[in-house]
Amino acid sequence: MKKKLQSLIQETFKKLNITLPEVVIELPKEESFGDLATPVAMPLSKILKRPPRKIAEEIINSFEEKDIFENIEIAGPGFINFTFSKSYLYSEIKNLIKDSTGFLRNNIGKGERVHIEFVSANPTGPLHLGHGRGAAVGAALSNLLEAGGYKVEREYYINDAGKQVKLLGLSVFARYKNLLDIDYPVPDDGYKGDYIGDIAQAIVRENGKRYSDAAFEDVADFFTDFSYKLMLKTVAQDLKAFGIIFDMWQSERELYENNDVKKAIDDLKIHGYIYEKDGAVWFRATDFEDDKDRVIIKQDGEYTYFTSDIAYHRKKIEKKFDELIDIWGADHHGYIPRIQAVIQALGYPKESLKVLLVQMVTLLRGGKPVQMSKRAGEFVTLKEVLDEVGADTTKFIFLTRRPDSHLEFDLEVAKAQSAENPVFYVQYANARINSIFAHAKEQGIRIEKLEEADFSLLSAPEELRIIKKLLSYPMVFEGAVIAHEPHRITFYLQELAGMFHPYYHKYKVVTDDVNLTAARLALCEAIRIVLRDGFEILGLSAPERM
RNA sequence: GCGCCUGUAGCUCAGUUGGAUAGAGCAACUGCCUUCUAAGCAGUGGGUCAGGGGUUCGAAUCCCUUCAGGCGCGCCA
Repeated sequence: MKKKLQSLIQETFKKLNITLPEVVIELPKEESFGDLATPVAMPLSKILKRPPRKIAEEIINSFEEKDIFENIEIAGPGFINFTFSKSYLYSEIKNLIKDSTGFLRNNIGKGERVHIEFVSANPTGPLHLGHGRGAAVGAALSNLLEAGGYKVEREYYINDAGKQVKLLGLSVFARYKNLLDIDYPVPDDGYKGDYIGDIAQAIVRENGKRYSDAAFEDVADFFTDFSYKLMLKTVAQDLKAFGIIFDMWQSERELYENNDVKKAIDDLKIHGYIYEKDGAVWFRATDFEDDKDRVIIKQDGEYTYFTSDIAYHRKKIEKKFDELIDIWGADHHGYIPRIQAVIQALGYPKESLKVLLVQMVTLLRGGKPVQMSKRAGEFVTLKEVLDEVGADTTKFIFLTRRPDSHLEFDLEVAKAQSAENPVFYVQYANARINSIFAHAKEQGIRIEKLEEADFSLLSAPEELRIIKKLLSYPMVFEGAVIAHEPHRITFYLQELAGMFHPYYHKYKVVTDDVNLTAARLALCEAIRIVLRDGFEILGLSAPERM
């Protein structure tokens, strides 16, 4: 619909000898402004030094294919509003049903490869709701880009090296001793949640008292590895319960074992960005836009988290993806200049990596903040929220907001709303359509080859509104892909459901009139196709009945 | 102190990258189930787009500034 209009306008420009880099086409916010509109005459008025309405008139006058429009008019300061003819709308909706993927999906990515890293929580504790937000956004963005013709790789970066996992091992070790009634101090800065006890118990189950007399130094590797691996398993399970899948799990340890870290440091050294000071090795981040230089090898000879991250991003960038996206919690935003300095130090433009920040989630229960203390191990996990609220609702709440908006997640509201929750409203539209089809089938009505129905029977204003809404999906989709904003799909689905429900209430689809029934079933089929496409992108289930 | 994010209806949030008279859901109130599912429908009220300047044909959107909230500013990850 948009493409057609765009090319028509461009043809006209050619005839009038006008050049404009891009023809902007938009969906007017009010129906009286037509189906599509363009403001092109307004910027042109500056160039051509003529009033915009005059220019708009010239454009319209030299239009070739006027028969697909019912009306073209100039409005406001110089908008050109287009209203399509019904016959054009009918032929388009027919195409939608005949070849849904061809019609809905716009190949914007053209096979370009995109790498998206998200969640990447340390395997030192269960996922919380903030991770859940990153997961929902990352997965939906991945699906969206994939649907938009990109080749997407979803990756989880596992911080299985370094101090934190070791501290996890020590925390579990202390709890293990305690379980065997042996006095052992729990480290002050150690991990304290119930899950530490669970891991310790698993060790008791499998190994009994084998390590009861051991010193931590001697069994550190065993406790550390056992603990983080079990934790990682839990993380993966929780993500699975949330419906999130990854193509790759990149281990930090592997970067050390495969010498990627060493290679990365050497690389930076060659480029002259490494120096020694105070017994430590530094990366000269201030050569770029960071405000401090950063330590990569500490006085004690240990690497920092940043060091392996340099190696990780170097590895990613050398795989020559067309686009690299990291999704981080907003509390890590101070880390961006540092990592972009690395990208540039390695000789790539800093735009090679896009960091999408996902803002904090405040967890409430009945308007009151839920006290969370990671130190004391008191926090609500993603799993608990999923059990209480449900995966679809949780996802929907995340996906009806821009990632950079601070989010208040009230457990009571999310649950109490469950009867009138927006996600059910949208899913219910799909379930209703299914039951219409079931009913039609029972009545012995043919529900195949709906594209052969007589679409011109869909002449009620509500039907035309729905058809136009359906035909605008590719535009919304395209906008969402380009902007990397899955939430646009969420809002669109709510609007579409918001048209279907009143229609359902006012009109009967299955009637004695065979031809009308076929036409309306076809319309329902088109709605169902679009709803399901949206569900798939957002990662929501599409229940047959509710 | 410096940096990043946010501020839109009572509440939670959209606002198509600068377009036309600023929208939706929830909450509140009034009606609607003998019908293809009432997780639904019809109707009513609700705004200094945080404040102030600026940029232009045109600003919730861009720039400056003030205020408020959140988050960062480690040889932690």
